[in-house]
Amino acid sequence: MSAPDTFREFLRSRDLPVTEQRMRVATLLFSTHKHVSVEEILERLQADRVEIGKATVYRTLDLLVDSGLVREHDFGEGFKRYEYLAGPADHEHLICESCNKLIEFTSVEIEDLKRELARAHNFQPRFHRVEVYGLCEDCGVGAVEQGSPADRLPKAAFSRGGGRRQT
Amino acid sequence: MSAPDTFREFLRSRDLPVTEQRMRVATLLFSTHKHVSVEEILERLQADRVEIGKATVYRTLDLLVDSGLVREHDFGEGFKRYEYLAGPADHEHLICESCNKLIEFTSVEIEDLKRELARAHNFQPRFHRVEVYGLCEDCGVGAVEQGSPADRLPKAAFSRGGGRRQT
DNA sequence: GTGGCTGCAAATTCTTTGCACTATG
DNA sequence: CATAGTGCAAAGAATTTGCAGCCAC
Repeated sequence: MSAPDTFREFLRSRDLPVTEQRMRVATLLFSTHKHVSVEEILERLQADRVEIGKATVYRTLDLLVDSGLVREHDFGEGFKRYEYLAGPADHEHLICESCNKLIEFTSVEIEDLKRELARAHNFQPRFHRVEVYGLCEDCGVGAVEQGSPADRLPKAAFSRGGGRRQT
Repeated sequence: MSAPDTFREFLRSRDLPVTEQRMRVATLLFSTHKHVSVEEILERLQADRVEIGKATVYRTLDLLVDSGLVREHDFGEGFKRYEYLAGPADHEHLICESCNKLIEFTSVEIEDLKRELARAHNFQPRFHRVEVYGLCEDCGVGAVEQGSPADRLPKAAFSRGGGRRQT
């Protein structure tokens, strides 16, 4: 079943109306695997001449997260980002604390772990979030040897988290 | 080395003064493995007659997170919680979407995974966060058979995230 | 037709910032 | 003693809420 259909079915299962705005936010997310912010969703939809308000975007995102089709993330920017999850065994994130680059990876271990948890704690997993923070290959200590050191950050053992709130 | 000492060393490595307030916030966190909010930190310190302002708590928490001794969490309450991390291979969280219970677990798989990532992506992990959302044994579908069903939530296939903001 | 949704703007809440004063090294 | 930290209160920002009109069912 396609993602929009799954969302429609979710809404029906809750006796909630399938509205134009809800489907617009949903299909926008389903059409990309990027991590989009509320502001970006609003801009893109309004660029497409869709009449929609910020409150509706927030309200729809709550529903999408509840449906399990979308995952919420806080990458420390001061606002949340949302991303479409194609399946339960989707990707995870590596976040570089120096340049804020995002690397995605998949891991079978995580699914094994969830099975194991279900058994050991009698827990029914619905979705998860795995985030690893550290230094990417361009910013790590090994990087200096193969590039010009000057264009990089100090890469101290304790590097400042970078990019926290744009003010 | 004790946690307070590690924090002192961290401050010195950055040429930052070791102040009374900073050490108070730090030792409060080090003395418990609970997930505390800024408000709670403030209340507990002020109950102990410590003169400290909210801004200083926020500023100190940033330092503690940077030092790697403390981890920040967003459990969807509308504010952040902070927790002391005794070692790099610390615990992870299961979060029940129905009753908001928090279950902690440890996993060797996670450490294996981090090693594997370091190799595959040339990434230097510093800390991580693993959160699994779902239904705990008291709220899951199997629970009905062994307890009085009336005191529990509807446990629909799609349960509402519960406890999002207290307003 | 009706109950729930929508958009707008105001309200709320967490977090950050500016500044005069104080304390650390 | 100089530099950086602190507390307070005000500012800043993301998210939520109230309500009149509108739309899915």
